[in-house]
Amino acid sequence: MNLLFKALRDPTRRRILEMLKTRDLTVGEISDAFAMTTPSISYHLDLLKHAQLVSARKNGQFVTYSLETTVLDESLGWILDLIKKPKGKRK
Amino acid sequence: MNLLFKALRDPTRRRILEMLKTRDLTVGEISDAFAMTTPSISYHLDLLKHAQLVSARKNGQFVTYSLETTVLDESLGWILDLIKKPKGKRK
DNA sequence: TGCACACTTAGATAGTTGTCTAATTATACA
DNA sequence: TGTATAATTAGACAACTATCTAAGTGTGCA
Repeated sequence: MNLLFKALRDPTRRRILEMLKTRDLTVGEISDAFAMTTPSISYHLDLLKHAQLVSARKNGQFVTYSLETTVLDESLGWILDLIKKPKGKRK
Repeated sequence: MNLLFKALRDPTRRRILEMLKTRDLTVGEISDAFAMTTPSISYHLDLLKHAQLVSARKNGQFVTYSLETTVLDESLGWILDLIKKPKGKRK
């Protein structure tokens, strides 16, 4: 939960997730979309991986990243729980 | 969006939101629940207020905070959009 | 075998964050 | 009026974060 919200905190990382929604991408492809060095992107990808928001597979020289949505269910539940009115509450 | 995720990043702030789900609370009541000074709690409340996750009303010497869930819809939408399968995608 | 390319790791650094103590503001009430 | 209580503001500081450059690792291919 902590790792998840930590990962979602950063705009660059959120945009990476949005990009991966469309299709899997290599580090280079992701990197090209940002005005930022590849090591910096690598750092963000690592952080996303630790939060289990993405997975990586190696293909020759390339590393392809995929979006992993399972862990998002948790955050969804937490937010929904906050939004929903407490029921059966008598004044 | 940025302010929102920034606010949700911190465990103390998330717990404050959970507390406010049950009922409105004064700064003192919130502060009592944490091993942390009142100024620190005040700092967190201010941050939550800027993210529009809480609102504050003054009652004499006391300031009572309430949960505001409207802004959470936005994050909910963002996460849901990430989770949902892109439809009509032909391979 | 060795060079080029894709990516990660390491180390440095400026900026941000969460916490504290001390000082300030504002209200209640004797 | 003056003192106590509730909360915020200010200033300091250690820890964390996002970024960079430089160096390292691993794969492809001439």
